[in-house]
Amino acid sequence: MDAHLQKLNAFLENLDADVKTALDSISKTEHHDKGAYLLRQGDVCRKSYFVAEGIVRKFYLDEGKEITTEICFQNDLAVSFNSYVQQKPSEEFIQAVTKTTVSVTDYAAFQSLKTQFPELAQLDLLMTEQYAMWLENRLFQFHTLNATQRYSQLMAKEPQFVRHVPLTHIASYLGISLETLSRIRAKN
Amino acid sequence: MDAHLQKLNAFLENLDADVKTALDSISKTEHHDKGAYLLRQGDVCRKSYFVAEGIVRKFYLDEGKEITTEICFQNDLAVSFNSYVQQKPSEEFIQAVTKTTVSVTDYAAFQSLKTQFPELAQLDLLMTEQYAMWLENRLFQFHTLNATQRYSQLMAKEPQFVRHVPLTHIASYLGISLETLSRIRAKN
DNA sequence: CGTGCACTTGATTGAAGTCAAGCGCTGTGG
DNA sequence: CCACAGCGCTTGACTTCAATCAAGTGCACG
Repeated sequence: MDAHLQKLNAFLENLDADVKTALDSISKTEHHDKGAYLLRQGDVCRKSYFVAEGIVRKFYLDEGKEITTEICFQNDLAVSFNSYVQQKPSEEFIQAVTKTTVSVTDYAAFQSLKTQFPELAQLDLLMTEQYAMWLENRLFQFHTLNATQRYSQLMAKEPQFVRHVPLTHIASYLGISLETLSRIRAKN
Repeated sequence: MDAHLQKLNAFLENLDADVKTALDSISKTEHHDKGAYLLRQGDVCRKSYFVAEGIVRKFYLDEGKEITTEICFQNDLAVSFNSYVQQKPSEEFIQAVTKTTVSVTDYAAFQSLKTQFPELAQLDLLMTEQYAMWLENRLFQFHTLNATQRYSQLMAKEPQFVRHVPLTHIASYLGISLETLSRIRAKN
């Protein structure tokens, strides 16, 4: 997992200057207030959001309840994956958890840039692989760990989550109720 | 989901003849008996297994118990994803559930072929995207459905699972105990 | 100062797990 | 050719983890 992320970062750093400037030319910086929506359910995700500063989360609604699927920090990429890939309406919302600065890249522009620069196609694959491995790992955790263990793992691996994100979001991200999470936290 | 799969299939069919023959040249057909292992935990997954006939499953061990992560039928691709992508030892086993015929493609050969044929790089991305969307969907189901609902969905969408795969594997694939699955089935 | 949000605590319920026993095939060796 | 061993599945009794419902606390901010 980490090895692949390092590979990805190394790949990013070693991109030719002209590729980087091309990427810059199709990206722009945006600022969003806490609570602002970068994407709403039903919209097509035509942009990718690279978090430069702040925290962003993805969630969907299940019987009126918000289920947080991912929490993105600095240097994470936030997209509604299946909406972005298929350019069809999103199930998910993307929302700023705090005041945030994101670097926004247009889907269509990126696709066409990929045909010019094969290394961007490689980058796309690397990022998608990374996301798939992250999903596999998350599924593994749901399959094998109980509520307490999932929380402990999160604390161990992503302590910044608990420090900066409301427990409501953490709970739904872990697939447990807010009350249970509160009780788990009380026992330590 | 389906739209993307169609795109993938169309893409496959429209591959140039020379690309197809190149692919063939790095693939070979294998036959495996029921119960045979195509990949064991600890081995590096250096091949992808395209199921031509029969059924194959992926599973890992959690405290000595087998957890089935995926069940592959005809035209599905079976790989231990993170082992294949990172070429590091696999957590998962890949096992023939029935007598099977698989088309086996070498990882390294495929990688080098991608540099010759950009459409294979595209194909790789499309397949990875497909897998990531499948994982997202599975995670979604674990997040929002109870045991009964998960089983019903599987029955609705993948009836061949229940017809051809032992319930033990179905149960662990759905993340429920064999006994609970049996009781769910009794109530219909 | 009070309204609302973030979180806690308590009581109760319910879904699904575990442990245990048993049934009915199938297939194989004596 | 029959017997019994083992696999795949079911059924029952009991337990447990976590959800839900319901109050209540404390703090932030307009």
